[in-house]
Amino acid sequence: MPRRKLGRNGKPRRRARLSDVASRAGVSAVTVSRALRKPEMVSEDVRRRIDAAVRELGYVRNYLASALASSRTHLIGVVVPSLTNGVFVDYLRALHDAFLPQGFQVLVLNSRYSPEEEERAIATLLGHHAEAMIVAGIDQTERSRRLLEGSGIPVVQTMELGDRPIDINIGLSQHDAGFAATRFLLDLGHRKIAHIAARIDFRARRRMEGYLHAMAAAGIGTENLVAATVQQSTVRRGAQLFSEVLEKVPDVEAIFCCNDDLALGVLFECQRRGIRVPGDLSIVGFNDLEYCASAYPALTSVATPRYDMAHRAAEILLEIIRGSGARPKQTRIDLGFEIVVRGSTAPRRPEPLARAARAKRVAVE
Amino acid sequence: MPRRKLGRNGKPRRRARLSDVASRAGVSAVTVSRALRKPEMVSEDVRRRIDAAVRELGYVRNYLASALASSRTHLIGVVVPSLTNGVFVDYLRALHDAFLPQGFQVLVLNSRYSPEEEERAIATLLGHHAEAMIVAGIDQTERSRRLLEGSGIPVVQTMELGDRPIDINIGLSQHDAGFAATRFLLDLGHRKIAHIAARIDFRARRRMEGYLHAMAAAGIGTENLVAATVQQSTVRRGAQLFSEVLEKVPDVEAIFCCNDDLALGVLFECQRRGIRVPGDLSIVGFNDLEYCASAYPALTSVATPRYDMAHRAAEILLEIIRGSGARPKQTRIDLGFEIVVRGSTAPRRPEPLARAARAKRVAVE
DNA sequence: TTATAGCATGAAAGCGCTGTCAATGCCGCG
DNA sequence: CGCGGCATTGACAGCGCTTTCATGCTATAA
Repeated sequence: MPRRKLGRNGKPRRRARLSDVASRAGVSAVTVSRALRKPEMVSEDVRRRIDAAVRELGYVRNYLASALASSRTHLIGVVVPSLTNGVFVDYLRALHDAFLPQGFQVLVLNSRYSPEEEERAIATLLGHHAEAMIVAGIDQTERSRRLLEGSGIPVVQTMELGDRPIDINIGLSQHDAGFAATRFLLDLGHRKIAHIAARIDFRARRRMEGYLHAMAAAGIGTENLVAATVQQSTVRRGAQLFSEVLEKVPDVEAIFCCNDDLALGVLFECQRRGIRVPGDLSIVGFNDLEYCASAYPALTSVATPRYDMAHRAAEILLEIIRGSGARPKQTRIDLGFEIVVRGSTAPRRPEPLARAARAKRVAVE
Repeated sequence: MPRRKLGRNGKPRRRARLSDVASRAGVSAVTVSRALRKPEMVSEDVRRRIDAAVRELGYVRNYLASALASSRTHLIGVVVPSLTNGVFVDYLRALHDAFLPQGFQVLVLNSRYSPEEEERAIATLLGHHAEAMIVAGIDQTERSRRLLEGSGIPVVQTMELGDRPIDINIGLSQHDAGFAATRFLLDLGHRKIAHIAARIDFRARRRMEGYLHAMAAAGIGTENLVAATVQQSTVRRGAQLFSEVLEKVPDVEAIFCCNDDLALGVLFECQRRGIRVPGDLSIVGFNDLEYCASAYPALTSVATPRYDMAHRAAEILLEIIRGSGARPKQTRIDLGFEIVVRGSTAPRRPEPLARAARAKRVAVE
């Protein structure tokens, strides 16, 4: 027996339901239901009366009951590892752009980069009977995989490409992107190329592997050139990690940052220490967030197709949900990446000037 | 009749339900339901059998049916105007921190600064029978207000304080914050203080009013000192708006930015043009996002208690939902703000040096 | 042994909606 | 005048779960 809810004023109150609207409008409940879902199926007159009753009673449809009865929830389940990360802003925007106009709600849960939380989030979304799922990355736990596979709904894994997709997989090779960024700096003539990373999740790790492979392929050791932390990635952390590298390798020539926040931190730290960018140090970020183009100097970054990725996922899912349920012909889509070259990178200078400057230590405020 | 769902392999499939688990475990459905919700109410032996059956069948509880039957959804409805905005990152984190451990799910919908979308979002969340609502700001549409008031659930309006709260209101005076930021610059001796704003929502508008009042109170005209746009707020936009101001008022001494992104854009534009900060221009941002402290020079900003605000809201709501439903004694809470002074602001210099530098125009690539 | 809790379990009803199918009324046409 | 067909509306069952109340069982006391 549902407990009687009490209103703000303490009087027992009850939400209006379909039958309340029905009796007020002088029709049956089914007709109200129809009027709300397919207005063209009821007569002009009845529709007007129902609309009025709905307004007067402040009726709000009970999606729970509706979903239970129709086994259609119009819910799309989305799990992202972070809301902080600028990357997911475009990603979520794309999903909203694609799903909302089609009458679907996008339900976003945050796993905070924890596979266990992701598992819980997936279970929750399936429990709410999402009609499709979009998860970030390819590193779900075994139970997560089982749940998704057993759910019978279409699933898209994004951000990264894997060998063993659960269902549909749209992304790019994080390893190759890290490799290419490093290769780009190598091609500029740099040798002492550092890498910094924070909150090392699976994708960051693979970018780092790309860096390591590129360096190894070029025959360059990376000792002392890598600084990483599991802590959250912030602008401040970028400055800190870069400082760590400088401590050990004062003559570092270039740096590939795991993401743009870190790159921005490095840029600020350079300004603080009087290290010229790109004169003394070339900086490459990752993701190409909005501010990269506006920084001074503008930051070179690896652009990832995060809007397209999500939009493509949405299109495919809509096709499956609304179409006959036919599987798409292609279930593994590589969207690639692009290095956007800007002012923060330049060819290695034969005779580095003012290298001494970087020894100068300026207090951070 | 629910359509038969087809599995990936094309075979008809059906999700396991309570009764499936029950028959597999050799008990009744009620017992399974109890075992899942209050394990201590069933015997050790039965619990084990049920757990096994759940695992074998990959059973996931149907929250829809569960919520419908119990009229408890454990859902907290949250509407924010933006996910892009760094402000809401801390805000949402606070909500998750508070609600998740208590067994509640936080359902976040984005209104994209549109009152109409907010209205839709509120209706959606109420339709899903959220047990409490948290909305940003005090400028809901009339229908939104009616829906919330008629819902019978506790509602918190955050971010800003109003005269006519729907229910509970936790925030700060945006007007006063804008006033104080401007007053701060005035006290440093500046007169030509500009203000830039983007995506002018209600709160940004009131910050601007605070600025205008402070300037008027100081007897300073603001003609040509304000640049604003309804477009989205970005770092680039900050640079653009600042450039507009410079065009008309080359000898501007200080600038109060509607948010930190714009402030960062101004800082970069200054670097680009060779305008010294704070030597030639003092900059004040708003919100005190993480990067403010790490920029060079570090940005002075108005810190808003966004984590506390949300956390406080969550505490109060949990009290109401789980406690007897008693209303809190205080329903209007002012959390204030704080000006965090850093390197981007300095007293006005008697004889401005190198003022000419700002005329120098450097292409933004 | 019988009465009396007290615990573990089950049966039945119903949460608010929608799918299905039947019923009704109205029109035009033969 | 009667019939088929269309448009509109309603009755009924049931989605999968929880709540309530009833029941059987064991342990303890009389």
